[in-house]
Amino acid sequence: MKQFIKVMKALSDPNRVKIMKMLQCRPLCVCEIKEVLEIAQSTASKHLKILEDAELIRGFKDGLWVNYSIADGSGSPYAANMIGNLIHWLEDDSEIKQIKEALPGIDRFDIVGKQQKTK
Amino acid sequence: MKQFIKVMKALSDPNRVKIMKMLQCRPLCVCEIKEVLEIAQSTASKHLKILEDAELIRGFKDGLWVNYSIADGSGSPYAANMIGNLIHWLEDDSEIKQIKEALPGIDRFDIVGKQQKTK
DNA sequence: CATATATATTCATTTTTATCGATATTATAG
DNA sequence: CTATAATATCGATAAAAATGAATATATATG
Repeated sequence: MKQFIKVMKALSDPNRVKIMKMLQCRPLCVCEIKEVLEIAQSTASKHLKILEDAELIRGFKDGLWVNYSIADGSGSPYAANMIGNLIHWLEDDSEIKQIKEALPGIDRFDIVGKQQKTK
Repeated sequence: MKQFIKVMKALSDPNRVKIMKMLQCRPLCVCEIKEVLEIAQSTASKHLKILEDAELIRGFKDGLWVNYSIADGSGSPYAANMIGNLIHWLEDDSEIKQIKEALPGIDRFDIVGKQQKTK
């Protein structure tokens, strides 16, 4: 039950669903996600943790960056099912379309430095 | 997006998932559900409303009673999918098994009167 | 080793959610 | 019409979740 609830809770937040849909396109680091969703870095990091705990995504370290990508589904049958559904679900959603259009213009190397400068 | 989030949120609460699994067995009224889950009547009623708003269940009035049952799925593709999955999901869960064992012993006519007398 | 940077964690605040008791609503029965 | 009973709604409260700022951690580079 707990495992199932975790997956449902993880997908109960619009920003987390958006992250799932973004990661369908390509792996992304925290700063890219925070940039697209226009949320604080700590908030993005926490959302990613919740998705990872639910076995919906996985994070791989690459130096300073952590590349997050959709999980392979082996960790949870519920997660696996939802991952499969989310490939075709919400494709026509306006918010999702908007994000998917913004994504190609997002590059971690353009964001570099912005985080501290914002202050 | 909203419709999808509604379904996910509805299934993010253990008691609501239990209600879904109970209704797989047979239609139930509010008082039967409250009895099995050991929650207040108002709480049960609210859970049912949330599930109904997500198109996961439907309530049919029958005199004083309202018989709730699993929705046919025509109202929401997300709900339809989850309804289908929940038929086989969580069948081995201990809490669900316990509830399904208790269910045959639950009869609305045995509960009658109890509600006011509890005071 | 010191500095810079990407991410994670902590802390505080606000919002949302779950819950219950009390009341309102609706329908039945007398 | 009145009393009763099942469900829904309202109000209050406590717990959980979302958010951002500040800080800590970890890794790269000079």
